[in-house]
Amino acid sequence: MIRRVPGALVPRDEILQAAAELFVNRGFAATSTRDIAEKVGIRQASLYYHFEGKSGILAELLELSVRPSLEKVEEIERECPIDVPEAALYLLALIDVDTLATVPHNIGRLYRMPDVRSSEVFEEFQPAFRELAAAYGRLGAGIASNPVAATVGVDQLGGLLIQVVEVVIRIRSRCDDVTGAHARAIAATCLRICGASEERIARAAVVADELLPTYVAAGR
Amino acid sequence: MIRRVPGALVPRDEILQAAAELFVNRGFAATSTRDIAEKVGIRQASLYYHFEGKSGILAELLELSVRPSLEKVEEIERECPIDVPEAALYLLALIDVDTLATVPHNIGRLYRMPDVRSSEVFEEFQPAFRELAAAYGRLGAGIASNPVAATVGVDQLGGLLIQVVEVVIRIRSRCDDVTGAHARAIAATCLRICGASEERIARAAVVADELLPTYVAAGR
DNA sequence: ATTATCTATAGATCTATAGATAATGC
DNA sequence: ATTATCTATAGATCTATAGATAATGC
Repeated sequence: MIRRVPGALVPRDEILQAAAELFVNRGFAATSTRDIAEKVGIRQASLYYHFEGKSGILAELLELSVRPSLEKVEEIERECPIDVPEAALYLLALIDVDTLATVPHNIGRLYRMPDVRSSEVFEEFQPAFRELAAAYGRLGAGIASNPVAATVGVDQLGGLLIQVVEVVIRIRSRCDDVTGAHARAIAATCLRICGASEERIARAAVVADELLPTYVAAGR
Repeated sequence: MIRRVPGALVPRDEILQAAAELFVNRGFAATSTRDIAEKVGIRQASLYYHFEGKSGILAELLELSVRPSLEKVEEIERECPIDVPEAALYLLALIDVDTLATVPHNIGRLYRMPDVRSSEVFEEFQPAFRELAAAYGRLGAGIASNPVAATVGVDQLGGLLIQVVEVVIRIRSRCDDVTGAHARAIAATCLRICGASEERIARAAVVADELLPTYVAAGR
């Protein structure tokens, strides 16, 4: 077995990195397995030792962009102090922003791409995406003010909140670094959309900021 | 020559429509010339009688999504009353929103797609896009308040304003109809970004609304 | 003669599999 | 024996061109 330079990636991860960059910058359908292999510095056929093919690589990348957030949702809903329900949504937003901000090559962009959306692989992930959206809807509905609850349904609210969180994808696309300030602004926006008062938002921010390290540290 | 049903499209336009839908919904690279031909109901090779190939079709679609706005910019800059400079930007935004809202199958989405952006055809259109962005920058800078002018450059302002106008693409993607209210909200947002007072915005809206029919009627 | 289609196909990919090779670890 | 690569290639597209065909307009 070849001894690896400490910072270097295992081949499997090198392939994921290369594919992520090509898929995001040139498109999934426009990227051939040969392109990926060339970037990694191996032969096209060698990819098939590590993955089931192009779709297999895409599947892994999609997984990478939702699994972390999804895993933590349950945890958050269980552990968040019941007297500050806003904190749960705020926290979920922070964590999700962190996931999308640190995931390699902004792969959150993948699920806006039509060639990805119409692939078979994507369908496998629909349930995961829906579950995440549902969690946002649930948490949002739990704190929604009367006027908000009266005008927007749980599903719609979930979709809206996820959209806001995904603004981080656009921020990254513009080559900006995603800062803690960005993350908090997005989280606060989520609460405002639910009709939370500025007072409650401030309280949620304090509670969530305290809890955040537990989740984010575990995730890196 | 076959007599055409009055509402029917000439074959060339049928191809454009079919390609637009496929490119936008499945992606450019993921759509084959055979897919397009099948949708139209002709043989794959017959496309080449009307177009220079897949890239030729893409070129035409890109053209369709910028030419109308671009043609009118000059006109606007020339004819807009000099005592209400805000009206020019407001009007350009209204017209551009209208173009993007009425163009077939939301083809404005094309230039967010990485496979399109990295195609050779796209490079041909970069100058046109830049020119439009420059016009936004020019008009915006012309009315920018001091704090705005001090913090954001002409180019950046142009980019920002175009981004806001392109929100209409997302609105259409969500299957919403684009209303006049949408258009005016977007145009007003553009002026606010430049630091215009609400009073001036209201004035610009009146002037621009009056001028609009001249431009839009000509374009349909 | 012109216009608009068609069939047939060359040539270039592109994905995925089969089987060889070489290095490591036991 | 296992792991990770390689070469070679089958089979499936996919784009684009050549040349045939048929209908219309003069």
